[in-house]
Amino acid sequence: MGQYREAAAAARLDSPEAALKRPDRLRAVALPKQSEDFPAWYQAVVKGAELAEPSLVRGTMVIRPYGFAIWERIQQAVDRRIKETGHQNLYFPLLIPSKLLEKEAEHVEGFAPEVAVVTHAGGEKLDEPLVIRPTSETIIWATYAKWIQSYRDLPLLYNQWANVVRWELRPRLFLRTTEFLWQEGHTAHETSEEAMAEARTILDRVYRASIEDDLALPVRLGRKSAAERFAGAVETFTLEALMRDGRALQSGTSHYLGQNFAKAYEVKFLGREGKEEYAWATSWGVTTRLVGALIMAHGDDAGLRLPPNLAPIQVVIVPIYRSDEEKAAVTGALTPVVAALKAAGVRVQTDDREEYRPGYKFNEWELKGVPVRLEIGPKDLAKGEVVLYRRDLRQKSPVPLKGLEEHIPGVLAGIQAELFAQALAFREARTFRPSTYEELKALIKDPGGFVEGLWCGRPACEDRVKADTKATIRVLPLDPVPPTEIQGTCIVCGEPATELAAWALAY
RNA sequence: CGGGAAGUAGCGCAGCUUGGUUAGCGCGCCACGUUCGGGACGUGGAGGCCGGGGGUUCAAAUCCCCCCUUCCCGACCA
Repeated sequence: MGQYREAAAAARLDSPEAALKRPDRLRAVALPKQSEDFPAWYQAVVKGAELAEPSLVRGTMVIRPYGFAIWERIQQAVDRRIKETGHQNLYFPLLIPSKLLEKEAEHVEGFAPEVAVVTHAGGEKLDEPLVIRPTSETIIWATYAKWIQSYRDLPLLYNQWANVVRWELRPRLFLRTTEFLWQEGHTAHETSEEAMAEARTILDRVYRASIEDDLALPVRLGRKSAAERFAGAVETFTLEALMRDGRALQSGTSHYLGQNFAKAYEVKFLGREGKEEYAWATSWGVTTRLVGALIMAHGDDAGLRLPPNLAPIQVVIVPIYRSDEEKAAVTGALTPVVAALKAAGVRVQTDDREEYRPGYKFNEWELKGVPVRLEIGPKDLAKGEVVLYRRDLRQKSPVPLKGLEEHIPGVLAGIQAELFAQALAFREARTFRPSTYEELKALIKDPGGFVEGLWCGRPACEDRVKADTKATIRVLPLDPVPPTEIQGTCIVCGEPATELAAWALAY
């Protein structure tokens, strides 16, 4: 036995430098420590857990089957709630006439630098170039103009699952890729109040519910400052999550667009009073970035930790045996267990690969974040037990083989709750309320996290913080303090404050 | 676009300063054998337009010139 231990230790690459130099071995060896080099750790997890890898096209990635399975489960969680709140899916084209994009002034200005343009097609130069959608407001509102005649046509509550392209300067797997997958909802309403209520419904009942209940990620809900607002929006709502390195990540966004797009695209309807009115709008989206959020918020030094609600594989079974007799006994005992777990609705997989030894499999499934592992060998069979390993706690414990299918769902629910609790505790520990500007600057630098302070609402103060610390206002929280009840002075300039702001370094 | 670095086997790298046998190492891959309860080992094997073009030289991965590509640091961003 000793020879294997020694060989394994020799092959192991414990320092992040060594691991970085040998990403070829990361899958089978060690990850950089999270605390020492977070970006390297992140990249190694994405690649090593076989979620995704850079593609042949700059800034884009290939999402591998395991990563895509996670995205599919996120899709299902979000899509279910989109439907539950009364929306329907449809689909608009990828290519948008460039003239259409130019109609909403702020919108073009915001997106122009990052759109990809198709200038040639069918072997000829196009008279009018087509842009690849960076988002679909323009083509959708140009179309809505044809669909909306009367208040009886409203509301329009539509959503599409699609890909978009934004020519970002600094791409990063899942977090910021040139092409990404997302869901974009676009609704049209009769009144301002209704549109605002829609934006808030999406924020809370669709996004907060999906991200907190399924991704197990606590999020701060709130508004964006004018500087951070979506190009063309009147108000942008956000959900900000905190990653393990203390940086904030915008995990979803819901915009109240007022009548900006309706006016730009002439979306008018005859109202109840017989007068012509412009429609009120919202748009909202979540993206494949959520997969990145999952990795960065829940991951540990052994790799990914997936919340059971989203784990493509919730339970992996590693059978252990040497001889053919042992193999027969273990497999025989396993068959009814697997069947019972499946019947109980558990996503279970048996790792019966002959070419890998158990230790290798343990590490691989831990890297991939499978919440529960069951080890079954001759010793366990003799006792009528299995060894249950919880990925969230990294703990093993024996569990009776009998009644496993009743025990496991409770364990999975426990892991789901534990991951949320850990992330919430981390966020609480990394949320600060300094009383001076000097303190604010210091806290952003070390240890980092959400640093809250009262703000006068002026861009000048926001810019100053950014210049001094690189931190931006991530969110103007909707709770606990409504803006009207703010008493005090701006932490930056000392003038009377109008807002509570949460600053953080962001991805 | 401004500042830095790198292109050699599927991946990660050495070789280049000081030109010279058949271009090397680790991992991975293939075959066989021994192994198998925390990342096993042995033996054998396959795999290279040394980023592209041009030059210098008897001779270029190595020296010179041009080009291309990628990565990192700043501005943009779900």
